[in-house]
Amino acid sequence: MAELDKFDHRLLELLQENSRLTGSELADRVGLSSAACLRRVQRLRETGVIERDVAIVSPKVFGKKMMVIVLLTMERDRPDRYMLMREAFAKMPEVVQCHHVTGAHDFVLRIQVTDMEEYSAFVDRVFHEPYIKRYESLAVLGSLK
Amino acid sequence: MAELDKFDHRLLELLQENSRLTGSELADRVGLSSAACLRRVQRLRETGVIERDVAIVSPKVFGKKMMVIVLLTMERDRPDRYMLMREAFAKMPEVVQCHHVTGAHDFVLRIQVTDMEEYSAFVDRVFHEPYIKRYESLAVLGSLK
DNA sequence: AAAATTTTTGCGGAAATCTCGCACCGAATG
DNA sequence: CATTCGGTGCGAGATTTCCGCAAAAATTTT
Repeated sequence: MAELDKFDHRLLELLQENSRLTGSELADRVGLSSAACLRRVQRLRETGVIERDVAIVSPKVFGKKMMVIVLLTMERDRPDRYMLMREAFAKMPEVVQCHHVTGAHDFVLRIQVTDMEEYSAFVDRVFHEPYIKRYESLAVLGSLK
Repeated sequence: MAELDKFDHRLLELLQENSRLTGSELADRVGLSSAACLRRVQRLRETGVIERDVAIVSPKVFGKKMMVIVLLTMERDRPDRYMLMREAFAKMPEVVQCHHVTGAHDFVLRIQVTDMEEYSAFVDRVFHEPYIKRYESLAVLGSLK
């Protein structure tokens, strides 16, 4: 894809905040016509700069009131497990985010559950495996962004 | 807000994946008319079940190729700093996520930067404060979701 | 620096999508 | 059993997006 100019950057900035802005709303904010804005946004989507658009559902209303961050350390002799783990995590609805990282730990997971009981069950089911050496749970008190 | 039935749940599930589905696309998938789907979605938005809609911009294309997770530990004698920290983090464009957590650490940050140099500058600027006791940087090799 | 080429713009109409009133259906209530 | 209440599908009207066109702007060539 060609270079992104200041208009594109402004559009991305706006759409990252609210992807439901209409063509004319974008036009007001970036100083182009509605059609030009929509054309550019369409292009940003086609070229993959905008990967997708998602609705953010309130975890509270949805019933998932509890968030936990888990630092996971695996046995060093099982590097083959990494890919399998990632795929497994991808399928678990409790796992909302999963990062493979360098350093003392191997994975950082963000888990969303309704309560401690559900979390406890999740831990028993997922983390009590021989190739998992250690896990550290950090309960989230509050979040930004 | 009243209870969410299976149709609402299905709609939320779909829109969390792709919020640009049209009324009739939703209709096909949930088995209601287009109008009924849109009415329900509108209600989910008004009542705050759907908090907002956002475009997900590819960090790569956008130029932010590097992601780091930081575990931050503060001096125990400065609890008043927590709110100030959160507000400060909220304003930093590099900080894409910030969680206040229990346990050995106090904050978990997700940082997005173009390269190591920018990250290094960020660390110098932000983490070298007297009330910050320790920070641990985990470079992200790959992510899911 | 002028000409030629390419890209992007704004306009305007067509197409798609969303919104809303209306009549109707089914469950809950008295 | 009638009534109310919440929700449905339909369809007209409003809004939004899409797309072709000619002109303007930017880029490249000569």
